[in-house]
Amino acid sequence: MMNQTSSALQAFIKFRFRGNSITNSFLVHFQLGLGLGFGPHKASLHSNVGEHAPSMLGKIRNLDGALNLFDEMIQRRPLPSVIKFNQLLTVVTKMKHFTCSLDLFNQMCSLGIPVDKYSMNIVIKCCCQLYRTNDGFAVLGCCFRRAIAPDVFIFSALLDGLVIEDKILEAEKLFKKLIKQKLCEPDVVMYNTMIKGLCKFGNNVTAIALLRLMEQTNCKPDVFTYNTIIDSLCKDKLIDDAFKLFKEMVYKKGFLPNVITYTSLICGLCNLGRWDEASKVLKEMEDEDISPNVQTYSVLVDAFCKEGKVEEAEAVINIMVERGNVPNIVTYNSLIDGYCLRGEMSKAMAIFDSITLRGLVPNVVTYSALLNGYCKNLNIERAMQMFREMTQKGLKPNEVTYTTMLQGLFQVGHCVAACKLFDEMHAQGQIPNDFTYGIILNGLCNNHQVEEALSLFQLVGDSKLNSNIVVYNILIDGAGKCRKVDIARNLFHDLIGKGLQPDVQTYSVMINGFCREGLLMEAKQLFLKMDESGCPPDNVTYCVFLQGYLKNKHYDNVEMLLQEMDGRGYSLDATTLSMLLNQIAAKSLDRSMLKLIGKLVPKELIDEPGLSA
DNA sequence: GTAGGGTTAG
Repeated sequence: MMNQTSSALQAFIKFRFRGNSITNSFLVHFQLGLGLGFGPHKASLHSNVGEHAPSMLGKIRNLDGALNLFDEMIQRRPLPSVIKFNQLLTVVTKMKHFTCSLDLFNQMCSLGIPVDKYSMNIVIKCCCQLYRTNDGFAVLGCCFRRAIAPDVFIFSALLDGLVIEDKILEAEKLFKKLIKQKLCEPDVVMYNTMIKGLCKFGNNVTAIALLRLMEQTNCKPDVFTYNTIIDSLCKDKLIDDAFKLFKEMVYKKGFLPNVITYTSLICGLCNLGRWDEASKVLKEMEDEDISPNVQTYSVLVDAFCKEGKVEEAEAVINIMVERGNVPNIVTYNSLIDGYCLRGEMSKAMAIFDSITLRGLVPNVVTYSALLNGYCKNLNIERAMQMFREMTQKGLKPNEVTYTTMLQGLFQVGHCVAACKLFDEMHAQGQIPNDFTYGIILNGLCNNHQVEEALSLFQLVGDSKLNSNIVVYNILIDGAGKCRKVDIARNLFHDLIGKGLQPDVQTYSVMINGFCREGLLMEAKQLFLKMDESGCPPDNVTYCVFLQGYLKNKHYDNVEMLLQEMDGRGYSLDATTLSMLLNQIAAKSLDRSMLKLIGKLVPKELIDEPGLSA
């Protein structure tokens, strides 16, 4: 499996980025593209702003400039028209200074400038972008009071606000209400906003249904509509559905896919390890004269890094730079993560140091990757140092940062520090999710603090966090390891009483617990129950059970279990295999079993010198 | 003459 991925990967990089000839043709292509106007558009866009905006507006370079202009405008008599003010608000909003825009708007109101629906739209948009959609609706109320009829722009901004705040049900309600009560005629942007919301919640089916609905109205879907759904399908690993929609968009509807369409598809394919196809799509987009952008390249960089192919990732970065793209913090974060995952911390730190020299600012993701690297290397002091450094720089650790740090602290047995950090996480208003909760329970169990884990479990009580089978798997395993099989047994009954379904891991840890105490009959009963319950034992279950028999010197059932494993196409793990061989050497098991055992040795183990003897 | 939407990272 690993080799297959690697060779596809190699083919991929060779095909795209090896040898000068290919690279050169790439370059020629790019330079041609520049000449034909396919190059960076940003510079030309900027000068356009100047052409169309009033002279003073065009000179605004930063927030201060905008504020100075505002001050100057409010001195003039007569006051400039609301249009001029709206234009200024737009500039400030585009710079993402939403709070500032709101402030300016308030000043406009107190100066008696007759704000209109354009101003209102900007204000509502600012509220929504600040996660203050409720305030946005309050402004809508002001619209009605001022006899400003809200239009599709205003309602779309509000709908988007609800989507941003994950209030998908409210978004759907608003959308339906607008249509039913004919408050406004939804246009393509509004449909696309609703579709984006549905996709965000993994509701691809409804999103596609809405796309079909659009086809029956005057408001036809556009490339945005298709891109949104294609991206969502890619994210949900429904890549074949994504391609179906892609083909429909191109061949049936005649839309030209753009760099975003292709980036989504390439990302989806990379995430599934389908490198050859990703390579094909990359070639196809270039054949269509669509140049990959920073994001496209970053997808490739990230994919290579996740496969441990950091050198290839660096090669991609070199190519993108040659082709005039500037790698950003996201690109470098992937690279840092790649080195960290390989434990090459000095290289990761070298990249980290180069980031500042390039005028980029490390963010929470950068730091999280590094402290994850240090934690994995069990260098908890350095990890803690990075953690402090990031908070000193005013970066707020997020859920991932805390979880990484917690895992690291538990791994080196610093339970007290871990608990302290957990309290801090709480104090910072970060709510632990399933994953963090699991890390903590597991950390406590692995550090002989099962009682602590159990009291946390009691404390959490009937919350949703405790309705996860993983929680029980951790605790049953933890209790078993501490020789508290009664507690493990109770937990097992508990989860069934709660209506939770034990999974193969639950059974395995419970069987392991029984075997550890020599309760082979109970272990066997549970083992037999697995098939009946539609949860057949896997490789691990068999190995655990076999080890239980061997440790308890019960040799009668070993051969039968081995035969069953053979029948199911399973194989032995290294530990179980060596235990079996030891027992044969000690003549506790008959040599005749060697043939059967030989069939159960996985291929990977045959090449290992230590075991082939 | 002014206002709105889509892609990437742990």
